[in-house]
Amino acid sequence: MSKPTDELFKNVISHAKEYGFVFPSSEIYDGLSAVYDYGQNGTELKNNIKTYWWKAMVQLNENIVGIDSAIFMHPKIWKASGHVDGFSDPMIDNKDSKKRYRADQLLEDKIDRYDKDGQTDKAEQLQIEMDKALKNDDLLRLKELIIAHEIADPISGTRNWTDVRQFNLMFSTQMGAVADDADLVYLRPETAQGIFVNYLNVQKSGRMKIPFGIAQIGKAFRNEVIARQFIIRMREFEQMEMQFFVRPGTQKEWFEHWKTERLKWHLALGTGPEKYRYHEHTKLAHYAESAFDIEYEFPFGFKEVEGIHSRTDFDLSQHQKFSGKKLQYFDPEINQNYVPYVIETSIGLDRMFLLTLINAYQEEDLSTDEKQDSRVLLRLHPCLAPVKAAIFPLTKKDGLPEKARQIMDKLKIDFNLQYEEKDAIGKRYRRQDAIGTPFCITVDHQTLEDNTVTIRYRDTMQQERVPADQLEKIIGDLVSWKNVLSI
RNA sequence: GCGGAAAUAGCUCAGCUGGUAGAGCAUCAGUUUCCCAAACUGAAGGCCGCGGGUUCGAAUCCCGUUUUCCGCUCCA
Repeated sequence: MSKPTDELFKNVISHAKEYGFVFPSSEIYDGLSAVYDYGQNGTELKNNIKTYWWKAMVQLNENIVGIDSAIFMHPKIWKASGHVDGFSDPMIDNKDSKKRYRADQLLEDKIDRYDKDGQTDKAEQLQIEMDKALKNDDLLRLKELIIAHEIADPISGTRNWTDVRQFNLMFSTQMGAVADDADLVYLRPETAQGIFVNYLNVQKSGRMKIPFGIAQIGKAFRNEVIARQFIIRMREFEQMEMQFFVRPGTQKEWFEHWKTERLKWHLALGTGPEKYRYHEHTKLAHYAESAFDIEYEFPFGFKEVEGIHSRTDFDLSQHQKFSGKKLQYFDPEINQNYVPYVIETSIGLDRMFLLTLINAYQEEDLSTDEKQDSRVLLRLHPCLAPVKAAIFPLTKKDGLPEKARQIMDKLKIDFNLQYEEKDAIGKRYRRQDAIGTPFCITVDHQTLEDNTVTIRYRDTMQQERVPADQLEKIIGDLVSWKNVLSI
């Protein structure tokens, strides 16, 4: 625990790779920037986190249902949502000050200055030229204009500019055989819009009454300018989102409701509350009325894990406008039609995964006076552990493996288990510690006599002898979702 | 995208001023012990990130490139 934090983070990344949690994508081809793959244990852990969220949101709330919308969506959706216009700015960097500017804003500033200096001709002409270049997406021309009009960086005062580049956060591709502008589709940069455009479908087919929510887990894609810090910011990532539709005027109380509910969900896993905090946005996004982040203290500082946003009726209204379809709700209680307001909870699955891994990772010193000893373990909540239990025959002979297999075969229908007979028993325990297996079951000679086994607990390293018949119940209780969902 | 650093076995790293790759742990096969790792025997594993250059000869020097990390920047 006293280790320097960046060393801890490094160790977690190494551990994640060594034990099959996370691999760099396309590694044998040198990797692909900011893209990662989940390995055999990582996938199990990630699936368990998804299950925990899905149960907490969809299964336990009668007024929340889940959907799975397509990654490809009608291009107009991103116009309506504001993603297309908000993210196609021509940017230029000054090489000396290392500052980045919007090329069109630099030119606008220059036009203003021309105007002030009474050079209205020049101002007008530049305005026309700029508009033309912007309209044609002529980035080269924009740079020419900046050079020709001798625009200098206000900070460094130099005119040492890079080329003008278009920064569009959305990945695009062509749909259909003909590469035509009309066939341009985007990979969704957020899953939320898939919920908004299905709002009416779900409301009608599910006979949902406001307030109600729609949940979704799915991939989203953002062409980040720079993506770093392992899986904190990836170009392809997974979100777990819920949009909660409420009557206008009640959004404040629902916002508070979900703010507390969501933090409870995090804390139920046993993470220390001091590791979490709320962070209020002061600079709000175009759609938001108010926004809070739930932040977790990573080794490199507090980072957003989940956002709770009050999105007003912005999205539904926009889609109503762009699609021409009414997206309203008739509220029989007040006898009124309205576009619902929306409270969004949006959690980054990959960040949640990393949080879980970092929080669980522990290097423990077990040294005694006689012997130096230590172990690395993942103190994962049993509900989330990739492998629920491991089964070991104490030795490879005397029929112990056969007996262990028998027990294993019965249990593996309900639980993800591992069987191991290689190496000394202590070594096998330690191997399971490293992937966070909460329980190890050992079959020994006594098992053959009275059908009891020992169960060894990861966190305490204590053992207990129990009848083999009861294993299903014992493990079942320990890994039950009740342990986190009924808090 | 800019600046800095790095890249050698699955992991952590060594490899001096250029002379055809090494350790510990991990892995695999076997032996021994049997309830908490590092015991014994053996094995496997590396285009020294990739490409080019200098040289009789490059992991080592130079250039480019990719990836990662740290700052700045970006994150609707």
